Amino acid sequence: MHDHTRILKKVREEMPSDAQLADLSDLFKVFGDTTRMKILFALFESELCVCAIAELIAMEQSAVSHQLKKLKAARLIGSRREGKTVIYFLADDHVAGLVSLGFAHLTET
Amino acid sequence: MHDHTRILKKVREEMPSDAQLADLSDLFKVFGDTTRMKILFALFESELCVCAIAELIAMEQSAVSHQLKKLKAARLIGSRREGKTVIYFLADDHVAGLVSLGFAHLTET
DNA sequence: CGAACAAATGAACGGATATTCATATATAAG
DNA sequence: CTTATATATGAATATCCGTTCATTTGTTCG
Repeated sequence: MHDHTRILKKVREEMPSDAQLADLSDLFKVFGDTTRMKILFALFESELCVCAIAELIAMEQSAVSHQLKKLKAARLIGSRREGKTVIYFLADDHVAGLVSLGFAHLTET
Repeated sequence: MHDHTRILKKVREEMPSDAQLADLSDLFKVFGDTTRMKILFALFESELCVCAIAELIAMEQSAVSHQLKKLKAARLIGSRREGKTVIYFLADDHVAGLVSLGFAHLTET
């Protein structure tokens, strides 16, 4: 193996910490699932209760709740209770920004 | 379960196809791994050969090659051969854009 | 309080995936 | 052609993760 110490010195200096890298990949991991992506696109249009999401994506309420929990843990969505139902909604504009950037990458030569 | 047909009508109209949703989540899945994230950050600084990357992130050459293949399949990186070595580099600006947007989301209240 | 509905939770199962090991391919040099 | 170095690849393994099922919690209404 030839020598790379000079090149790698600069690279190492700019490398984020392991914790930051883990946080970042954990965030993207949340986007890396079709069910969660469907939920996000649904919430782009309107805030929705759990059972409406379940009906929309034709999936069990339990599965939806599990995924909503992950989306919320990543602070991509928020929720409020209204009587018996819980309404979920997008947390901020980063979500739409990331998704549309992802789309832009796909629709390229 | 109460009725959601009115709300869901509009949501359904704007929902991307299953294929698009799968492509999009597959793209984000590639970002959702610490090893690949490390490789991307390394390539932000400089194009690098496989063995330099392996040394940098202290991981076997084989593991690095496997991950490089996935990054390339997602068109996030490109490569060229130079003699015995193969040099990898970032494909375009979407990568940096997505990563910095991800970072922006993390560094918020 | 008890029944009915909505949502959350935990355990378990099955499928996906990252790493390792062994090996194959590619290139350069002697 | 043989050896050495760099990279790629396939199979096997171990871990992670999404869904399901069963149950629990929270809320409203009678």
